[in-house]
Amino acid sequence: MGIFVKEFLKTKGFKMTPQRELIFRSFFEMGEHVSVDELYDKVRQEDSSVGYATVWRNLKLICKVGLAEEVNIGDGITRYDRVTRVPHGHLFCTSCKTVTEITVEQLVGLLSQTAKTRGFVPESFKIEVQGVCKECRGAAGEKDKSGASAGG
Amino acid sequence: MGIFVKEFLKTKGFKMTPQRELIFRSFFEMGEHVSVDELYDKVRQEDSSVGYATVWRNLKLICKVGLAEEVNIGDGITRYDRVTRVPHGHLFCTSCKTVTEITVEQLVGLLSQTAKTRGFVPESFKIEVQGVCKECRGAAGEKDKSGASAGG
DNA sequence: CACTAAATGAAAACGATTTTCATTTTCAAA
DNA sequence: TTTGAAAATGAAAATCGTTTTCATTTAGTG
Ligand SMILES: [Mn+2]
Ligand SMILES: [Mn+2]
Ligand SMILES: [Zn+2]
Ligand SMILES: [Zn+2]
Repeated sequence: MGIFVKEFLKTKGFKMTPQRELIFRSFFEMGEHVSVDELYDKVRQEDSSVGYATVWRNLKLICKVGLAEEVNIGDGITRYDRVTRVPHGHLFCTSCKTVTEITVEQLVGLLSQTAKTRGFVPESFKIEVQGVCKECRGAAGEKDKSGASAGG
Repeated sequence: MGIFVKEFLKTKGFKMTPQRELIFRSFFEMGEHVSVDELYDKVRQEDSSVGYATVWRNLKLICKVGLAEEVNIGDGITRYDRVTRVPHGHLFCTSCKTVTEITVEQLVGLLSQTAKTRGFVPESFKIEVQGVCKECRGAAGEKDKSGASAGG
């Protein structure tokens, strides 16, 4: 992905720097839902002279060129998620804070319909479910088998 | 809604105060997607002695007791949306910042299926579409009929 | 090499949110 | 009605993720 990103950015009018290359590479190595701080830490493992602002600015750049999107899981920290070929949604476990990705192709189709009906041109979708994951349900079940306040 | 809220809160162990009543009433009079500042302004029109922290704390309380949810439209300001009987989604116009509500009952059904397949128990849903609304499309068309960079 | 625009790093600024704390108020029990 | 503990309030300050500033360095072009 090295040379590709460089050429890609050049066509968009951005310069390539060692810091930028490191930051881009680190970001895509980290997988999903990366925060600035996490990326900063990772980057500094390879080059401890890179500044926080630079990491932040390049994360914004990654979004600007369409390679990532901001994700908010409700903890006040913006995370950055690589843009996947097909859109995906998220299951947020409110207990263990785990984020699971789900496919949403059918959903997006329906949403696009709804949007178009209103003359609205969709650009991106955010489909998220808050709830309790399998593991946490099991754990909670140990001490809350009564099932009292389970219903919505 | 006056006495109802009072009794409702009492059962939850909260006390009623004039400020609280005013804040709750104002919130539900304001409709959708209310920010702290907007609610603060509205409240102060009736009682200019109410503090910002009180408005903020009560907005959180409204959420805690399940009458509202936080909504983030991407401008860095948390907004609060009354919880509707049936879940609804949003169309966010990135141009004029307008938020339009859409019904998502079918979507939620599908999402619940997906979640259950993974042993995930859904509690709430966030379904949002970013894009350009009908009005803004028309306006943009006036000065950008070339259609150059329209595609994604 | 020389030049210009872009990028960087450290620090400060920003601003929405949250907490602190002294004081006031609610509400249930006496 | 009086009383006291717990909760709520208001002003101010603290917090903290985000963003900007600015002096300096660097990339890319010719
Ligand atoms: Mn994701
Ligand atoms: Mn809404
Ligand atoms: Zn979990
Ligand atoms: Zn619009």
